[in-house]
Amino acid sequence: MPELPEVETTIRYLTSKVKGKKIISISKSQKKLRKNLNFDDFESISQRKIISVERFAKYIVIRLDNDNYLLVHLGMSGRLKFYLNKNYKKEKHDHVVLQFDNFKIVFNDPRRFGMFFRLEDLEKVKIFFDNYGTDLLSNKIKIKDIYEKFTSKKVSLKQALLDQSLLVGIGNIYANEALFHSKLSPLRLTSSLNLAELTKLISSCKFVLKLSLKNGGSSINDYKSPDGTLGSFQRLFKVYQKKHVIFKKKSYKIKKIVQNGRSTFFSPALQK
DNA sequence: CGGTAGACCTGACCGC
DNA sequence: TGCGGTCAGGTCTACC
Repeated sequence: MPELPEVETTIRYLTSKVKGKKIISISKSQKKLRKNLNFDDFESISQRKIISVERFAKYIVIRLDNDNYLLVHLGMSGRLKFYLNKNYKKEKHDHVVLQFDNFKIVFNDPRRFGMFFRLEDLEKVKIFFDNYGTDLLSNKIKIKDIYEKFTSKKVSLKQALLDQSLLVGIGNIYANEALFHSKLSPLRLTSSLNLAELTKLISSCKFVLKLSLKNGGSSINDYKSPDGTLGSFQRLFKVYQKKHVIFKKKSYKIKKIVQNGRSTFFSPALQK
């Protein structure tokens, strides 16, 4: 589910609800997540105020007033949901509940690929994100550095876009959409790109991410922002799960292949 | 070291 | 109605 636009959408909403608010108590389910809070974490979290909610890679990073951090990753099916106390009734797959004064933030995740854990200071956070690449929504993208990283690898462009140590924020849907927008083939090798092509690819990534953000992310099956609002970017998909694409008033066939276990959709005629 | 299958899970959907 | 197969937005690991 959630790629960068969905994570950003969640964060923007969350910030408006929890910034400056105090966590009264925490509870968690017994079910195993990729990473889950320990009971020892509870005392470092409860009675703490939330200073900020920010994004690092596809993680939601919540800073507390004792410089502890809560890291949340939505995995494939995770959501953070907002409930006024009186509206909450426990649902299947609710795994973590943060209790505030008159509302709750609930981490719900059917497939449990998500993560919810604590890091005890900023240093730990920095170390955790040490290996991540350039954030595509950052204003300080250095094309030359990325070009070096790309050309020193010999993997398909599709795989490279999913590799968060190269570029941060693209997932399977947006990889397909960005490659189509750039008219580059997902099968091309990173080592074959020239600087102009990489520049085009990155600007296409930024374009699809920003467009999606503007539309509140994509709602496929189950993604919703914490208040239940649906995103609408899925209506703008050009190739993902499509059979044909219209380009300059002509229709082109979309081919579906599998690369590294993930579905790739592209137009062999238009993407070279 | 680099690269690639497989693992981790539940649920929705499709064909029989 | 039920059952089996396939597929899904993302990382990790184990192994060559």
